[in-house]
Amino acid sequence: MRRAPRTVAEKKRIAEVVLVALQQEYPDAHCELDHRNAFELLCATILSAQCTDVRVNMVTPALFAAYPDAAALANAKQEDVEEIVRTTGFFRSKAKNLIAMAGALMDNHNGEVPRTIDELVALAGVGRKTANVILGNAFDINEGIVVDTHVQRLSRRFGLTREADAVAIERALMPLFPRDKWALLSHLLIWHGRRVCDARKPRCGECVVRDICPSAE
DNA sequence: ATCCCGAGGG
DNA sequence: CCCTCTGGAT
Repeated sequence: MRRAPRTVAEKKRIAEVVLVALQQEYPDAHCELDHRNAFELLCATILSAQCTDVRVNMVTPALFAAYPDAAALANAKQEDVEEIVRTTGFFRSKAKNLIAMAGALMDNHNGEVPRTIDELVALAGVGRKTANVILGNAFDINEGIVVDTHVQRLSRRFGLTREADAVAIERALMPLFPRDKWALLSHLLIWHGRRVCDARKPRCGECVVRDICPSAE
């Protein structure tokens, strides 16, 4: 096992190698939540909490067919939404949040999805992680870095941070990567986390950055 | 810190 | 069985 990076320069070196290698490995890395617009991405991302994107994609076609926009979703019956999103887990909270979120879009944003962190985070079921997903993927605004379970795990394994808190990890990552790569970075780490750097049993033998990884075996 | 909650893998 | 999956609200 290699020693963990200590200085900022060492961390930047690892960050650069990771970015280059993973871009090479996953040239098609992108958001895997199916959506056609910001509203759909917002709904899908709310549903993605503690749930695989594959499963979210199984329920969103029915959700978007029944409720194509904020106006429709705002007037939905919670029971009906619960039935559609049930298999994503936390279905009562998610259904309630989706309807409340749509109501807020109608009341405060003319039915549109807002484009600032503060306005997004004020919506039901939307935290900083979800807000960053919307800004980065629907609006191409690199205001922050999406720190989900994969980004958190890989950042720590690479030795880029020892923090456990998502916001602290986001602050640690920002100076290590070019701002215009922030959205891409999250997708690369998520793709690599799903395919190789698994939470339980990472497949270091198949990892393209094992040479610079302090956690490689 | 705890709750919300379902599904799939090992 | 236990852990994990693009978390958020209390």
